[in-house]
Amino acid sequence: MDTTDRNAAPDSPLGLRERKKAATREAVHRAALRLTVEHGLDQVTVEAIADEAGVSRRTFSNYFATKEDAVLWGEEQQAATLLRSVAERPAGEPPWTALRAALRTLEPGPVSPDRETITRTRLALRHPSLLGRQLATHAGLEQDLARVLTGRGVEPRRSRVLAAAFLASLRTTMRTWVESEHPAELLDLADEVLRLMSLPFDEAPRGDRQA
Amino acid sequence: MDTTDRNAAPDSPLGLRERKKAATREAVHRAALRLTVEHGLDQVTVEAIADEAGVSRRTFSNYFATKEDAVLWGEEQQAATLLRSVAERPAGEPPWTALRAALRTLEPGPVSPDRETITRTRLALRHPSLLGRQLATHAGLEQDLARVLTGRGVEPRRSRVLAAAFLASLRTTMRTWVESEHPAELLDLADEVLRLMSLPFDEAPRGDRQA
DNA sequence: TGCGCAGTGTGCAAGTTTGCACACTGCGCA
DNA sequence: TGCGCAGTGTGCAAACTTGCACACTGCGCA
Repeated sequence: MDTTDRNAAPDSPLGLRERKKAATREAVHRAALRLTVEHGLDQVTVEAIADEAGVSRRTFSNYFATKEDAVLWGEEQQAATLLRSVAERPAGEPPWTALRAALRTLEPGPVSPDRETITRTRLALRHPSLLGRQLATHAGLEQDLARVLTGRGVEPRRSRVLAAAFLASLRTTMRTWVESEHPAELLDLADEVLRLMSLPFDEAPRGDRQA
Repeated sequence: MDTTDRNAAPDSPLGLRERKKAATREAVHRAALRLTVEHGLDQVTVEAIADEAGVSRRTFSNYFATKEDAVLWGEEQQAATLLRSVAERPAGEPPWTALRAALRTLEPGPVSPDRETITRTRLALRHPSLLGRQLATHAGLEQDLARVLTGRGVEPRRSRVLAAAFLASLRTTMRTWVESEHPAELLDLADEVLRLMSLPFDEAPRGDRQA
């Protein structure tokens, strides 16, 4: 049906069926994001999103329960990807290093972490209903991250602290990014914030608290 | 799924389902044409066409019985469109005028009559199996055209002559076009050929034989 | 000649999308 | 207050696609 190429990379181990499902979900998500940015969440109907995505209203419901779900799907997607990436870091790697490294792997995901993440964040700041969900997702991710770190041998309480610090850094990064309209790479900015977070709080920024 | 827009024109009275079917058929046809041009008909497998079009091998078979069918579908499509256009010309219009006018309506069809028609024609000239089918389609069209003209009140034998002359003109046009690699508009060239066809054969090109 | 193999056509079950019907909600308005 | 109406969620049947199995053909090669 698609008139343009969606083949390109023959590297996918997934079957045609699964690739098309992913593409549909992705298309609906992008349509939701696009229309919400343009008209505001309340002015956008499920039907409009479905039309924009090229699917029926019924199919929209097959993928997402609500508009908010569709808009924020990338959020959960990124969370899941990040979680997986951390879990897949080499076993011996110190936790903070693993977290920073995992962040780098977000790039090639189905959702580009630059334009789209900032769009979602701005939408969340504008729409309370989105913000709540976004924070909830973040909170869930924090729990999961801590669990993963514990699974890697980190002491439980320390895992929670690290996960909290890491996500707090990301929120700080996003806040800075959104406010400054900075053209810098999001991931570079995040790296800098993470570095600052890892320094001793009461000393001049020279030592390294990590590991 | 498709990641690019295939909505654009909301003018379609067709439902989503039919539009997607048409898009799939179109995509398979284009894929077949593209690959055949690139590698030659014999080097192209049904599976490769299906992949290129983004559908399964089974789905290819749901739309076309053979590779040749897929490549030449535009041919039959154009024939059907032309036939419909002639039938829809105003009742009082003289037959030759109606034929010329109908030809003009081919443009907005799903198959652009320029780049794609010439491609098909060249392929047909290169592949005997395609040529046979193309000629068969043409022959069928000639019958149908004559029938339509008769339906418009033209005397049967005259209908057949007119249809034959018209299609002969089109073949001549295509031959000229293909050989000259002419940058002129295909339809303009066709018009000129049709004008020549309508002139008295044994006189200087001044009088007008039509109607 | 016979074997293996790529390509093809087709039946069938399972998965996906569509279209439609119906119920329900929230909101403006008489 | 009650009515109408747009938007939404969901069940269901029909339509479409996929994946797989199986049979068949044509071709190269031992």
